Amino acid sequence: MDAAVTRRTPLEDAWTLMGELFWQMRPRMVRVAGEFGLSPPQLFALKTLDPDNPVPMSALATALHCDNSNVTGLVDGLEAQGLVERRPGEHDRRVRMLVVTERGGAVRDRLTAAMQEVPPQLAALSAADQQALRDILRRALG
Amino acid sequence: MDAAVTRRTPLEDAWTLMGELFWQMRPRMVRVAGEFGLSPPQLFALKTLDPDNPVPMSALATALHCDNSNVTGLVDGLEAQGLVERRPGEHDRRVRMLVVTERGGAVRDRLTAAMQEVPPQLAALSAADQQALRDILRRALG
DNA sequence: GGCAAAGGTTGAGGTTATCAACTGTTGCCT
DNA sequence: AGGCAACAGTTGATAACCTCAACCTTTGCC
Repeated sequence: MDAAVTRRTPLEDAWTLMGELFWQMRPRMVRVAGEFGLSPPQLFALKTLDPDNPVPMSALATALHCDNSNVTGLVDGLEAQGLVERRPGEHDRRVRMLVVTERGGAVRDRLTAAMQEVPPQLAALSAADQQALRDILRRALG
Repeated sequence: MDAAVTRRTPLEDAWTLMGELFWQMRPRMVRVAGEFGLSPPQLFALKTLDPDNPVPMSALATALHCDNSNVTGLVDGLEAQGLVERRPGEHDRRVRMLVVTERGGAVRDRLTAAMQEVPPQLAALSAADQQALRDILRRALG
């Protein structure tokens, strides 16, 4: 039984713990999406879009790490709910710029706030730990 | 433009950063699963199972936060590849215990190792930060 | 003008997920 | 003992996501 236990570095431990934390939060994400009448992928799509910066659909596709044809359906859903608009590109008539509507922006704000809500385990940390955690992650992700 | 910027606590910042980190790692998960001939859900299912502790299918369902009928298909796939076996329960003939085969255990080990691989941004942290990160997360998740 | 390449859409095919309905089994309860 | 509600798992219907290949339009280059 010893063979299965490989020595783990502190960082591997940390990474695994973060994985567990996200796994526990997964159902909450699904619930939040449902509360806004969105599927999880639609939620991520809307969250990724920037109301102040319309982008072509292909940009959303790369941001979501998925195929162009996939965002077509995703945007169809968002557009059907009046959260996003397809606007023809100005210089290039091939592209369709994704514009977040006013209502879409409002939903996106509430959405972002809901997703930002911290899991209780982290909230139980001391103030010093909370700050240290942020500082370390900032150093890592810039 | 001020209205959209809500003040964020250090912890919310940290949580958001962790989210970005996981988002960036998502494609890697998909790739890893593919390398083992598994779909992501199958990967998580196999990873969740304990070779030393057979559990009924319903236990896997609750662990995966999904419906019983869903794991039926997942286990079908794993069983077709000889990674998992359905064994009749001893005391209760309704239940089917999920037993990880020898080959399944081997795959699971390699799988776990691959998923444990740390994202480069975290690996770039100082040794002190790495250890502090683990300590804080341990305090949070016990 | 011709043509390769890019942006999006469509359609086919495969997978995941849920729900409702169903079978078989168990255990309680009178 | 018999009856019956509850549980474990499967099946079927349905919907959504995702990818790939094929296609149309537009673009930019030669």
